[in-house]
Amino acid sequence: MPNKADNISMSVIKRLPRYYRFLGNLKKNGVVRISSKELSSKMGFTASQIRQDLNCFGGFGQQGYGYNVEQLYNEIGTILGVNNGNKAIIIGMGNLGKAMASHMKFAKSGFNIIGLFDSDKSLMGEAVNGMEISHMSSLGEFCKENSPTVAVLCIPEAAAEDIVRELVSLGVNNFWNFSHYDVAANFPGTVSENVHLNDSLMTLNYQMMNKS
Amino acid sequence: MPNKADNISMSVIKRLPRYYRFLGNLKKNGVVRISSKELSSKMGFTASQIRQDLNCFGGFGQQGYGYNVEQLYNEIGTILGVNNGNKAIIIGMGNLGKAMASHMKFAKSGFNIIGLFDSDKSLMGEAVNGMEISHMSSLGEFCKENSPTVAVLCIPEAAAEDIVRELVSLGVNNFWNFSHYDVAANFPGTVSENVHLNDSLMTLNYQMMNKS
DNA sequence: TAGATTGTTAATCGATTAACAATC
DNA sequence: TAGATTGTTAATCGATTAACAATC
Repeated sequence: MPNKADNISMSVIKRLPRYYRFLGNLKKNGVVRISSKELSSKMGFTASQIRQDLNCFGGFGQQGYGYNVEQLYNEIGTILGVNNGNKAIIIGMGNLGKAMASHMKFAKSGFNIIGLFDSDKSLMGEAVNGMEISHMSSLGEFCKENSPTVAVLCIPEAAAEDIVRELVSLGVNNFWNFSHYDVAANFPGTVSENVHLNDSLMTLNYQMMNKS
Repeated sequence: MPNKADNISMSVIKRLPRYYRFLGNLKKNGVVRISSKELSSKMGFTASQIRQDLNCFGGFGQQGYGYNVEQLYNEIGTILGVNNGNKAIIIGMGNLGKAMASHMKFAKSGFNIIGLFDSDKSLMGEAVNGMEISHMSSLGEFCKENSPTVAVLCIPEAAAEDIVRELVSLGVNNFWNFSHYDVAANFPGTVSENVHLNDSLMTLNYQMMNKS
């Protein structure tokens, strides 16, 4: 339920986590109020853009004063759903899946990891971060009992189509996708956020070759 | 040395790895030629955008025919530097660092991992993907001998400033940065590509809350 | 009140899309 | 040659920045 417009552009939404992070730091440092101008110099966005962005969601500031740091932090947190505790499972417990299970602070972003799955039987019983890895064959039963809504896909592209189809049929419609498989294009109605690490690396390489 | 313009926008550059990937698949499937229109329907970009993008770098196509898949694949590969073999080291061998060292196909994107470093002495001697983890105290000597140009930062934000300063003083000026530390802002002249996994997760959460 | 800073409208800039002449 | 499709210019669309009236 966005406050004002229903159609907030992705450009704005992608900046929200950054605002949230900076405001969290300010709050931690005991800063009580901040103006768009001060935020601007700290974050490298223009003051104008900051006011525009925030106003997509509501008038959080006060003329002549600026923004209350804690209030704004909480508002953005709510917009991003950081307290939603979405039930999530990780599919594919290779190195990447393990890194995600043990390294990522999912809770900070509003997710709760409730299950780890892999098709490799030799991984069964192994625990990562205090949670046992389950076999893919138990996925159906698990979903019926626990109703996860999100899957973190740490699987190769070739395996993705079948797995996503199964997940969707089990009511899992949201994906944090590390594979190159294009979930959104093949399963309309699902939501997915893609992380293409190799693409990011190639972009770095390009920048290295073409730095002024 | 870009062929035509010197100032290619980031929007274009970020699409290049995707072109590269699709063309690689086409090539693998034995497709010899493709028109911007066909590519358009496969990739979800407009044909117009595809022609615009490619023309930033040169006239790779042929009127009335389209593009030669293999030639275009190679051209984009060269633009992205996929054969550069940049010497890279990973700093921070926690779960994320280990996942990167073992899971990522760096070579595919033009990078060669030549060293793994951590400040935790209990990790010394441990090997990941056939390469031993070294202690941070040996970083200086290592860099003098091997001249890496890129560092993959799998370290917490708090440790980043000191480590980046050391790396820069040792001639490492390019960073694939998984921490929230803002390298570019604090070390002008360096190149960095940031991967903010938590930001990506929060964006997923937003999309889940606001799907039409 | 005077000063500061927002919320919001208008102007600018850049990126995407459409159109078409050039040409294989 | 006729048909197809590029390379490129022009038109449109969207996002960012500037300006300022509203107001705390």
